[in-house]
Amino acid sequence: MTPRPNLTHIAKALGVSVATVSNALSGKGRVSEEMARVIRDKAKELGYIPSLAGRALSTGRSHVLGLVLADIGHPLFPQFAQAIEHAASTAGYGVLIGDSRGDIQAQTRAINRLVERGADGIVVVPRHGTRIADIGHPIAVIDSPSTPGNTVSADHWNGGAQIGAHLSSLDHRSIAIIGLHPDSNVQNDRVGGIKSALPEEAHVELLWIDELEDKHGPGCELGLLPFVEKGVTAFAAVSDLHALRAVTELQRRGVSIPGDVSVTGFDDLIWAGVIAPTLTTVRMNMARIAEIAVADLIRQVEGAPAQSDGQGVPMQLIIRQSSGPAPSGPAGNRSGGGPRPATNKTNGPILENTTREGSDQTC
Amino acid sequence: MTPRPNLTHIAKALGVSVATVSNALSGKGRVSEEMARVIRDKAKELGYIPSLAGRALSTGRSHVLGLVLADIGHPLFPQFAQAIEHAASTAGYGVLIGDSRGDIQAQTRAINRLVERGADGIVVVPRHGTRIADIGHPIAVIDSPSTPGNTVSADHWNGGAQIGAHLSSLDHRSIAIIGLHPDSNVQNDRVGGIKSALPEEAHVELLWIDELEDKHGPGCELGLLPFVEKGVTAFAAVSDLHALRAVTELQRRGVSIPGDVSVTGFDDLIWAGVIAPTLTTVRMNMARIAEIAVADLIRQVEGAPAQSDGQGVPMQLIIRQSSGPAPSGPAGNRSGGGPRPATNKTNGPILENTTREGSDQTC
DNA sequence: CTGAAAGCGCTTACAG
DNA sequence: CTGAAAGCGCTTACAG
Repeated sequence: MTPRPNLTHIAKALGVSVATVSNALSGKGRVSEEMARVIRDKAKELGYIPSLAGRALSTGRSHVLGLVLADIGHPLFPQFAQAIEHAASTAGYGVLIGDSRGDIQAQTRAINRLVERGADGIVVVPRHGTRIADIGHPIAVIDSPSTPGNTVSADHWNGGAQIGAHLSSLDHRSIAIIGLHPDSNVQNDRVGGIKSALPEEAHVELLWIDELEDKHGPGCELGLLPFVEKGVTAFAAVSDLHALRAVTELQRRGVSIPGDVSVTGFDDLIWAGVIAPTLTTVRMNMARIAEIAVADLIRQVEGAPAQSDGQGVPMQLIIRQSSGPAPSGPAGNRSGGGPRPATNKTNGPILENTTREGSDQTC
Repeated sequence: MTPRPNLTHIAKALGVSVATVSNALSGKGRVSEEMARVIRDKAKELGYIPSLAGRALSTGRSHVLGLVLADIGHPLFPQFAQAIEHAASTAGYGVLIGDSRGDIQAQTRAINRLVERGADGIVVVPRHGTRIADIGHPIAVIDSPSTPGNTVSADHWNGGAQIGAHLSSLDHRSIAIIGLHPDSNVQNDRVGGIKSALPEEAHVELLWIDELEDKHGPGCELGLLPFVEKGVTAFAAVSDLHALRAVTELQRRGVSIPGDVSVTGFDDLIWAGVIAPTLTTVRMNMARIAEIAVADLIRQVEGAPAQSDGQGVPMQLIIRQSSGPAPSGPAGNRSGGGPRPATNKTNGPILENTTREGSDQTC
């Protein structure tokens, strides 16, 4: 097969210099318009594709960005990767991935590896509680606005507030919030946001899964039923993953969602729209966040200082069935405010529920 | 800051030629051992990091591989990305990601973009039913052994057979298999495998979600209850995502898992171990598949022809709670083989089930 | 065993 | 407006 055409081929074919070809193709405007068009045509005709390696070597820019996540296995990774890839590729950059497999030490190593590979800048989605050291290289951190010195983030607090407001508008007055661990700024923001939008008189409980698992072992039951008995009518998880755990555990115990209690999540992960009932959640504007991160990185690559102005990109509430209709009445009106009566549950015997009538599904 | 040291710096510092430094560092052995060690020490001392751009330009190899998935948003992407990244980075390669956002046309474009970016080879996980055109560039396809000419794949049929055997050993004799669409080799292999390991007399139904959704709209209920009534005791989904849909839909309808019916999935996606009950599933050996794909790619990069010998990497069955204990008896023994009696269900009234006793959870 | 030289494909002052 | 030349950092025949 014929070798990939390069600037020299074009130059020879046209009897001009490579410098002129280069200038014409890069559109720097030091070439007459007619010459430029002839060169462009020829380039197209030959199927010219610039060699990034050559360009990189002479400019010192690889036009590649690195994407490092604490854990590539995280279910949110696809959303990040897709958004960053799109933003980068729109800006003419490629995306190299790095994985630290959840290991904090490895996070820094992963970043360095990508830098050594020639990435012009790195987008980092750090592990909770991690500070990213200055590596003397353009970097954009996606985290929480509560993290000092970071570049971009969703407004997790406000996202939480949207959940809180939604739950509150549905007259929920006794809510359990489910988080993973308390040392995550993102999670704390979400929790804080939820609380902030709940009425003063609301009763709120906080559940950290990590603490439960430390005590009872990984994968243990969350023990949500007692909360229901104590009158909790809504579970607000700070991640769809935990919401899913709550939904299945509750359903399994015979609690109907949203009949008996509501469940909400965070992040609009893939299954949020697939499970029954579909999950009410709140979604980051990944596209926007990625754009800001990539733009900031490119700005830095071009010599400008890092900015921190992309903080607090609004999140979007997605209301689905799991947060369903309002409770039968505000907590204050309930008989004694005691445990929710078991008779509230709506799931009858299996065989009596065979028709799809009354189903709130799409079909 | 001081500029990144290069070969010339080392050479000057030692009063030798760059060629010697290069040879010493690349260990090609044309340098005396003592000289080599002196050079290596100096390189380390100066913190020398080879410029990939320079190397790429002179060798024509970027030491970067591209990873293209039909849809980066797919929940399996993290597993692929992690495995490929690890295999590639172990082999000294970086991984550039490409996304075709589910669009078939874009798949080819994504591949080409990565090639233009200088990727030495591409790993493709194609969309079902897609054939990857020869792009005159090293490529490794991860698909199903049923796909002609591909490079690596898990033995989906055998994975299915493991599920079938497991279900069969649990005395299930009436099984519904849930797939997405019939035009996927991977899914058909899985379905075929499941069937193959079921006893002759077993009753098997096949459910394609795409067909259901075409009829009833996206996100519609699968309508699993009628199957339960007809005596189906196990649902085998070809993906955990569909299994999850089945689990929640069944639970919501008051069907107990695994008390009343068993549910199994495929792929061991993140939530398989998190939901209640945890999901029995079968997992690809991603690490092995990635190794084979990457090794084959590197072999091709070095001039060898593509191989297709990595087909049928064994899958691993992961037994969890959802496939639970055996049915009360083989289908043939049931009263009339009619609908399963509603009294089989085990979820009592909420408030009677407050202790954790009898819980089959880890804690 | 070691070195001088050419070359990978591009960009960028610098002359003309 | 156009071109000759140098240089980015490396590798690789080819001499010595």
